[in-house]
Amino acid sequence: MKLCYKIWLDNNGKAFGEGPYDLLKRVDRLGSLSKAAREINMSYNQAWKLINMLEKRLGFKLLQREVGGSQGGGSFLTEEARELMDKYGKFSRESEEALNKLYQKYFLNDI
Amino acid sequence: MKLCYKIWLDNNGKAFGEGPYDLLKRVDRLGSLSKAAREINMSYNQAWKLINMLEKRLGFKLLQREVGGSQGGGSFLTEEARELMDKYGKFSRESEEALNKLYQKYFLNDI
DNA sequence: AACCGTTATACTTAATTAAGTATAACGAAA
DNA sequence: TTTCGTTATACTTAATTAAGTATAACGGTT
Repeated sequence: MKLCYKIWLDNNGKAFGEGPYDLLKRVDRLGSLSKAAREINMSYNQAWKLINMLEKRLGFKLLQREVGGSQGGGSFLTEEARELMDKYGKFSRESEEALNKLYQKYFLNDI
Repeated sequence: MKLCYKIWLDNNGKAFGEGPYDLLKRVDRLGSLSKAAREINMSYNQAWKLINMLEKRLGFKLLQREVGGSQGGGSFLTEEARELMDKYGKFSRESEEALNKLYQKYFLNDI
């Protein structure tokens, strides 16, 4: 038996969560949404749709896009994306700690 | 923007969570799975499949069933179901508190 | 001008999950 | 023995979600 959970921010649908957080981390490192998607075996199409949906729900841009050029272009985090990720990262980490602590408290002896 | 989350126990698939907890609470009050299901606009079929799945994954019975008789029969919580629900209820309540506190800490000023 | 790896977007298909339908056994009570 | 409201279970259908396919614009570099 194990504990499972999903936590997300919602605004007329999922607006941010662990998946997007991870994806954007990779975009930041790689400078490209398509590279980031590829790294986790997600199609670019899927990643693009995800980011677009989130931006609509959040009401601000997560990525600054550049199209064309010798490297084809790229995507980079906006300042607002960084702020959100910073908050969400801390929130997520502390949430995990809290839930695991409670799980141990109540389900220590296997059920 | 609001916080959303789902928390569940897993053992080769979802083995217990908020939905089953609520359903079993009603079974306890009504003495019938079909009545409990009806109360939350869930088909009996659906409720039955749910409970059966949970029992398989948990490895013990949640309901003691009685078939036939003037009232048709009924379902009643097993002792193990009561113990699990007691633990889960407290765990769930404290988890909610903890998560809401963390959400306020990080996302107080609307994003 | 041709190439290349991006972003952008519509459209289709598959997979998974949820919901519904249909039957039947049970057993006390009338 | 008929009725009634349960539990039990297989089978089908619908709905939702996820995944895939196809096409095009962009703009440095060669």
